[in-house]
Amino acid sequence: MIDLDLLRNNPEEVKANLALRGYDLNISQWQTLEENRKVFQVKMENSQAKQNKIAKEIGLAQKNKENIEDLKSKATKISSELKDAKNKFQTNKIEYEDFLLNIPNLLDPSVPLGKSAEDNEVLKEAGMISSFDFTPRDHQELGILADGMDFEAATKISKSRFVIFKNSVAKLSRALIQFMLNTHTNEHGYQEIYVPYIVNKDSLLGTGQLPKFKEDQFQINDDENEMYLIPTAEVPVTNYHRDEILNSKDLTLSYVSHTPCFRSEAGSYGLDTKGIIRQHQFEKVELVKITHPDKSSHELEQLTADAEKILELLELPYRKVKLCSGDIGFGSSITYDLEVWLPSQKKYREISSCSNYKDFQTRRLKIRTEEKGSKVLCHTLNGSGLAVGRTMAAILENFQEKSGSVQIPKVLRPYMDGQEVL
RNA sequence: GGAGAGGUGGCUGAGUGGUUGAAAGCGCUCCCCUGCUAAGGGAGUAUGUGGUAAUACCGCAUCGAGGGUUCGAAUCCCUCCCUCUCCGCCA
Repeated sequence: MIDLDLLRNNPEEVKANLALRGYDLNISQWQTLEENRKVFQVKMENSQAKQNKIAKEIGLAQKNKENIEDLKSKATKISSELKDAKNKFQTNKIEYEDFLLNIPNLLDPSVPLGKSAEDNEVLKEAGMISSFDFTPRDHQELGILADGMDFEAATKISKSRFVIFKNSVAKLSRALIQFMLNTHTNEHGYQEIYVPYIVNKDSLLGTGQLPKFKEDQFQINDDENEMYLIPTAEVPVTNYHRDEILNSKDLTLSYVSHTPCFRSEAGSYGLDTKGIIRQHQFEKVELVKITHPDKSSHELEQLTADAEKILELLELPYRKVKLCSGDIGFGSSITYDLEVWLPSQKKYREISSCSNYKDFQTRRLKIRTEEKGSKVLCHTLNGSGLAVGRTMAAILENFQEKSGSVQIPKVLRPYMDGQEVL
């Protein structure tokens, strides 16, 4: 959530910043909501104060054996006034909060201007794009050829956009997860963490998936609680420290977590219908950092480099782009995407999105740290390190041979019991 | 899932309708005393939020969460969550 003081004192500045990402902040609507809030809140609190006072008077009078009937009838009137004031305040508050919760994060000044993914700034291209003396197959074909993927059976037992991995492909998925976790814990200093895959509403509200992206979530059928399957490990991991004041000595906290991710992806039908690029369920190794505001810019560079390292070790060709103002996510202030080369599409495709949320999430989550006796909001960052399904697709496509077999990257072979070819 | 007991400030722990935002103790901070140490004396010590330029002052909220009863709820009623003990079931 956005800084309320800034919105109150400097709405024009906020509006200008949000306009860059195509969000039109309605200042007059905001000001009306804010004025109403103030009026209703003051009214309600004054009313409450009156009631508290007279309730005490009644208590005293009763103790002194005085007649309390007059006071009581007065109190009844105040009580109903208060009820009325509370209702008005509550009604306004729902609208007020809804307005605030749907405002995206402010952009970092370094974010390039642009309308769509085409305007993203390419910062780096790394690795050799392999040239084939045959027409390269896509990963779906390769997976099926290796008797490693079954799309039809997955659709039978579930529905479309699910997949079954078998044999060496299933093993490769497991090897990738293991390799990524080991690299981040052993080489990059992350703490491994295993978390729930089903979370409550507050958690999704905290990281920003709710209320705006409810359609993208899988909600669990639970009468008592509003529960959801996680769309990313970012949700449970970041929420781990919700409502905490962290010791500055312990910052930066760096977590790595492997989880499946569940996305309903409403509205994306027609996109990537073939293959495993866009599934309702996929594996991901996620990096999450919680840090002091002064350190978050540096930590974003670090986190991105840690994710890049995986691509380098796997020898996959990729590029690093900085998302432009029109393409960046709702809660992010600055995002680097890592995109891997997919020969079948002759395109770079997103495989990791590394973002600095700054205090956007921690304001909702109430994650703070002490600084010279006062409390400051921490900054949160996250990025995939990496999306396992897409990594696998990239491996299949980039390291395929004319026969349809696939060379397994050297760093993975120890995790594949020495297997070299798929 | 069944039965029972509980959820109060940084911690321990009192408090079953009315100056209780909350006794007492511990811890912590400051001051005094003391040659040093130990001990002792005194004062202070939750968070959020609103009115505000304000870390001044005042108000409001918060005793697991949400409703309800009442002029008034930590205290009574309902629902839910969580913890502990026993039983059942399981991985």
